[in-house]
Amino acid sequence: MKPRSATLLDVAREAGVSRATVARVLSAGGYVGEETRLRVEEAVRLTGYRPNVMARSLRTQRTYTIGHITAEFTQNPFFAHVARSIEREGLAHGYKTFLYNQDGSDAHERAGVEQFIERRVDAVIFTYPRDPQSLAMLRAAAMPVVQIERDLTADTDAVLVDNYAGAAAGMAHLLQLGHRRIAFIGGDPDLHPRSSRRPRSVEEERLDAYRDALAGVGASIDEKLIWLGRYYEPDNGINIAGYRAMKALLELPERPTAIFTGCDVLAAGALQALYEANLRIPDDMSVVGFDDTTARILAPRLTSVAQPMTELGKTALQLALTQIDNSGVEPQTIILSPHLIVRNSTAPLRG
Amino acid sequence: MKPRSATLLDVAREAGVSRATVARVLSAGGYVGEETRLRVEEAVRLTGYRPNVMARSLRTQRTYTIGHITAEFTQNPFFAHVARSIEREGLAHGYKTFLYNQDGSDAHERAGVEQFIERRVDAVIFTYPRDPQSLAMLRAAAMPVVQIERDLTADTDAVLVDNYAGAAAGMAHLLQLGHRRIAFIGGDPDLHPRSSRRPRSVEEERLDAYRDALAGVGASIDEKLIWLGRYYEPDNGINIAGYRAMKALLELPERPTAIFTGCDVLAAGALQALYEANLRIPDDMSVVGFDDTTARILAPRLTSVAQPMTELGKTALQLALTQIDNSGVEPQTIILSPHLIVRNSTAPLRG
DNA sequence: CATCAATATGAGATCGATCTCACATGGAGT
DNA sequence: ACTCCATGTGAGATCGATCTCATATTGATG
Repeated sequence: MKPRSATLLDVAREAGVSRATVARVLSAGGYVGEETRLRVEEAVRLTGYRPNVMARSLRTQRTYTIGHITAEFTQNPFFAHVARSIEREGLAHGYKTFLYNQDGSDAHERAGVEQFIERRVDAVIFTYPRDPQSLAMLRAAAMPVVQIERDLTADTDAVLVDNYAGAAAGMAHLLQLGHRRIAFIGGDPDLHPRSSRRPRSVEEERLDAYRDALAGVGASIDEKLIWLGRYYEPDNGINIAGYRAMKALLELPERPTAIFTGCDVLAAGALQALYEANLRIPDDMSVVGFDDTTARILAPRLTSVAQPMTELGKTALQLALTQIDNSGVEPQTIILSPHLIVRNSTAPLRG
Repeated sequence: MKPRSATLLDVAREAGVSRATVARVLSAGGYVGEETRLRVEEAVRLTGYRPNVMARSLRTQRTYTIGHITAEFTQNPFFAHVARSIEREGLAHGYKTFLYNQDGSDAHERAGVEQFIERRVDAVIFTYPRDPQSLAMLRAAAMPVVQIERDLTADTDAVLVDNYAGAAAGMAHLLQLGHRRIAFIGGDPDLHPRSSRRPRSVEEERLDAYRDALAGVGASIDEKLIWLGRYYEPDNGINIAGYRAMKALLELPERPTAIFTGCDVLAAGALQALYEANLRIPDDMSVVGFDDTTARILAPRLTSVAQPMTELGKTALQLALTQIDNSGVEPQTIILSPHLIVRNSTAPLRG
């Protein structure tokens, strides 16, 4: 049998005072005599008392808990890093995080929202929300919501990344190295939703930057160099899209000299195809990744557009806290900037 | 102001019955008239009632929550996969998981334990517990504990992996391919703790298998081919140990023909060094990884000893549930088997 | 028709911490 | 001496769901 752990009442009895007095000592509110305080503190030690967060939450209507609904963090380290950042920043403010994987399904996502409502989390953060209805449920329950890298509805806080600027920086780098025949391997533009405030999806923004960059230097755009597909294949769970796209690109009569990818995971697939074809990087081909997740462990280490993953999580949590402490403030949108990290996968155009 | 969400009382009033009756309908326990049941269900719909898990937990002394303390899941996908598996299996049984990173510190780990005690989780699962004192705190609080891949103290459930067998399988593969001059790149043997039931650390078990395998075919063991180091360098947060070890091995007068690594992350570093040296894999060198985490995204795709990551998490959760439902049962230790996955990084010895 | 069991419902205690309010004490100020 | 206020403490309500126990009604049974 589980020995019931000590409660406030046990401490009170031990110290010979009332529960109210013990509560005052522990929450440091109200007047307490010096001698009494010491007796209570001693009693806390003797009984091994630990507050029951359930009981406290019931009374105070605050759970000091944040719900985080994320996309599959085992498939893309991006999500793991953001989750970690939220957890870390939350702890620094006394909050624990409930992590929930939406598992690529609207229904799962809504199930997660139900969970969080029932557990009365103080706020919900979404990394890549899918279903506007999920957000509507939370609105109905008057719970603060923060969206990361999405803007499904305009009535919540959001932390976005300037994907256009990120892709532009990557492209500028390649162009400066002299490349003009640059391929684009990106994700499905329709995979990620658009909104009134953000008419272009994440993928489209990156592709826009690609086109604009080429146009900016007067280079022609060859549609055969643009490959858009799903990041993950459901059948084997890993990225094979980048591999397939690269294979196809290598069979073109006129190969590209550089590749810009919309994601490190795609870039990893491309590298595998390049390795099989016995091409050296960056000598025979320059490759730029996006996200800077697996970029550092690949061979060669990848030049990549780094997303501010830690910043994203941290900012999201801070927005959530602001909403919690200050219910009803105007929803904010914060846009963060990615930056290019140059490593060993890009080099000047030869010849 | 936050509109207080509907409570049992609201539903009761709406349906014109008592709270007890509503509770009976919702928990499907006890007698309820058919007509009353319908009225209550309608009232639940009308009021948008959602149970308050805090209140329920306070009364039932069950939170339907599992605490999971893990090592840094952003640094090694192994931890992310295990965490995901626990989350998934927990949800299937009505449990939510609190994930907590021990951040490589005993003090952090203990802080996590305190959190979990205060939040009254029903059980705590550790992926790589560090500090026996953490376990002692939980024992004092009479909370079920499951250790994954560790056996710090013998008085809790544990799910282990047969590392010796895994390493043996990897070595057998290389030996069968004709390799005899095989290097070993592994983690610090003292990094992971030993215990009375498990006198050899995880790293030592793998190294033991390496030595025994070579001895088994009458090959000599060259200590210059054995490199043990820390998996992660604190300064840059990524694995550089595998890279450095490989560099050194390549400078030996008599190079190895194959490399056995204790972790995919180490193998990734080794691949980077091999890439720089312009060696082809598996033609010039065979490489075997461990864990099967990043093995599939590297170039070439890595032959690796796969840990049963999903199985580990699932089994741990099930052990936890057994303890919860059946307090006081004898602690169990379950040992799972890894298995070798052959991909494109190993080939027969040339010449 | 009396009795008993099955069915149906409600009143009120309970889980543990917090918070309001009442009350008691003592010293300062007039 | 009397008021006033700062200080110190306790009684009891409260948060929302669950659970025990009491009570009421119905139908079956001998």
